[in-house]
Amino acid sequence: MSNRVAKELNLTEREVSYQIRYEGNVTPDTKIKFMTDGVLLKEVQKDFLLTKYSVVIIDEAHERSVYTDILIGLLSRIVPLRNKQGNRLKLIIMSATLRVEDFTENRRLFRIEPPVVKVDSRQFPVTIHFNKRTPLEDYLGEAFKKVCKIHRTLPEGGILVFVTGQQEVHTLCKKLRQTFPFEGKAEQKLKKSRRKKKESKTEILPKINLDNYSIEPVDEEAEREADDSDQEIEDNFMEGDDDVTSQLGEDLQTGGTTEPLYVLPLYSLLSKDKQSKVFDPPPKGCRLCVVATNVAETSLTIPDIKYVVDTGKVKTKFYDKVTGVSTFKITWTSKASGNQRAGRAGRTGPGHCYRLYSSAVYNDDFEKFSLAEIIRRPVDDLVLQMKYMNIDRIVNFPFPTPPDDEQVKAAETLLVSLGALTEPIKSVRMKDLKKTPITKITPLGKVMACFPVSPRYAKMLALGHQHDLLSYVVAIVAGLSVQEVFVEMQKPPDTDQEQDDFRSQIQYMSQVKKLWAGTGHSMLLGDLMVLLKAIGSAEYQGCTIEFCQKHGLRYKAMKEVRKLRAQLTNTVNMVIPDANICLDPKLKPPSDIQAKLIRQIILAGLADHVARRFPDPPPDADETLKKRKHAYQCTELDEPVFIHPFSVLYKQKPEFIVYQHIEETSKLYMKGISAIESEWLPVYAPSFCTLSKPQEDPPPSYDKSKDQIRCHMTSTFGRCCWEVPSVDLEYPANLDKYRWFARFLLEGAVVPGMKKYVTMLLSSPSTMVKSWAKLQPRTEKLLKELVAAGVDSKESLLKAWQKDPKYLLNTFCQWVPQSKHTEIEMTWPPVK
DNA sequence: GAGCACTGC
Repeated sequence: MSNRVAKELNLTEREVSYQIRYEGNVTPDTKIKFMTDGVLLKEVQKDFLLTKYSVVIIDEAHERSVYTDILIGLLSRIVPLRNKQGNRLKLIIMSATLRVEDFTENRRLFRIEPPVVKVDSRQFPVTIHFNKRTPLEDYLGEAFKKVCKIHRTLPEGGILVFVTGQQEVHTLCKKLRQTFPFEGKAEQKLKKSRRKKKESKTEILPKINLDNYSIEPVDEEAEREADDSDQEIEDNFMEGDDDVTSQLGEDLQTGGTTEPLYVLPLYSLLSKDKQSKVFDPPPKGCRLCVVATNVAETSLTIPDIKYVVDTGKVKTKFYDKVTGVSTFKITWTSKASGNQRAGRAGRTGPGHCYRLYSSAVYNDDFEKFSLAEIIRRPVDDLVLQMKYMNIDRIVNFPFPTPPDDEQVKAAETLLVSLGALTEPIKSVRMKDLKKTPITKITPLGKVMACFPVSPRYAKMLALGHQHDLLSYVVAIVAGLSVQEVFVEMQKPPDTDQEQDDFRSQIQYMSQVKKLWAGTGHSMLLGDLMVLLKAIGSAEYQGCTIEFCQKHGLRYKAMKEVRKLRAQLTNTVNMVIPDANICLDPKLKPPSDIQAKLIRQIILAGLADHVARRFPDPPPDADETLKKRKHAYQCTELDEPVFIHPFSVLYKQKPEFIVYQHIEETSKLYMKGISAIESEWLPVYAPSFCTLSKPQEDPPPSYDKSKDQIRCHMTSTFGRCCWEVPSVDLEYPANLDKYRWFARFLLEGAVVPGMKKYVTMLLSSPSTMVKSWAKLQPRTEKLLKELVAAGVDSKESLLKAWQKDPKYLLNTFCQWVPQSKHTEIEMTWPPVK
């Protein structure tokens, strides 16, 4: 875009520039900057009034992406602020006309209705054809029939078919290729045509089989005929013929054309080179037919499409607002998206769109628009970003479409548990009691907000600088943030050879994965270790296509991981002063100890994603117990969940694990598994633990290296109150902690200068922690003074002495005989 | 022993 505009304005790239996440060419001379919504959002965080700009244009606002929505909310406040300053900012929101009311009629957003400028689209007319009836189930079969019919009866022009997923894309491609074989016949024809060319040497080539096409546009009669033939086929199908394909194939081969069809798959996860085939002209004498998912609706535009076949279906990811469990469901699209799909037929000339559903279904069952993204996904990252901008009351923000309270609440709860937000402060004022309590960003939260990843991963990065682990954590987080690093789905095999190849590839992959996982702590890091090794070894080999293919890695994904690793490495170095890491293409695998520490960091980020294995049910168990075989219990869910079979820990089944997410397919499956130890829970997931009282045996102690009072405590974890064994922890902050500190101080464990008086103390230091200690004034006095100055560690004690060198002097004198008082006064404070 | 649409920091 920036290139093209620069050219048309006769300017250079220095003046018309662009900026996206990973790259840009902005210079000090830049006057017009093209950027993504996320980039502008980051700029608002740095300079709220966007003082660098005089005009902001938001394009594609109707797509309602989360960052665009938030930007519009922010800009609705920034524009008046700039006006007040006398430094005007113009805002132009560009949106497909249909949806403009979302912005213009929202009085919370724009107090005064903004003027609307309508611009007609430059589109060729597209004739819409609805099906008379809507197929109940087999929309794929219906799509197949429609493509056959178009190809058989209508003039030349590319066909674009919308289906919902890669499997469907491949299935339909295969069926179409079988029916209109391209190889063989097509090649013969091409040879023939070449021969003809040589023979006649005419300048005008006869178009292949032009006679087979009806040149007239389809009239209603033809349509009715076509529908009738549909009826016939469907009736036959209803009678119990399972294989509609073969029948259709016969029908078509005997009746109509066998003109080859050049069929291409298209979906986002497809490799770049396979995707870009759709942009090349099809071989001579062939009609192009692209079978695509939603990528072809907005992201990619295929040239020369004259016919669109729309199943009307989409596959969408859904989240459970409470549990966070995700599922994929196939539903009707929206009217807006249906029209967008139809529009794809009218880019180079008049076109036709065949909708495989009735107009009644379209009118009654289709929503006007697809739901805005912000109400369909967890918002924890957005809430953190907004709190970072000091927007504390999320509910008051002028969202074009506000996320619902449950989503926001879940996000705040998570962020509080991660330590990114303060515990909610309940207002004491009566009138505020009904309001939701405010949570504010913490210093940790501010660090986390700087990392462009999910808050859980940001927490891992914030902890990773300890023990030289940051390079590993960066690589793992980068890997986790990129979708589908491993090729786990295959297109259905076309031949026996392919089938065998797939099988051996899958076997080889699972061996490699096992090898990558290793043993010991490395193996217990589980799927994340496999990910780390995959990234490490791919980079070591220079991230070649060959290496990726051989090891079942998606090349595009690995490239993305590389870029994200670089970005995270930069950010980490900027945000964490002592980080100082570099992007090492030859990163060595972590040591056993490091792998253990990484597991602990992973737990700290996924404290709410812990699961525990159910005990194996006995042979005579009832149904509910039987369902728990190999199953896990997790904190948020009542139903049993399972380790996904792709996990390296699938067979291992460790007792305690953390998972990245749960997806519901045939079962509730956890993915991205690492094993943890239950003793770690109180340390790395403290907000989910309820601690017991400090145990008497073993007794509390003073840890010199940590300068902490330590004690043993048992605890329970989570909603289901799992018992966690006794572990050594810092003594909880309460009055008893001061008592124990006083005791260790008197025993000479804290400052060496007090050691020599231990034998002459008038009461035993242990009286400090006895319940009857109140009876003695000297214990009471010491305790009071420690509490008053907040002294419960050596560090705080030294500070208190810095302020007041006589601190505790009188009190301590009460513990030792009079004869020593002068000496003590002379050497106070007893630091050495 | 499974089965994932799409995009932005």
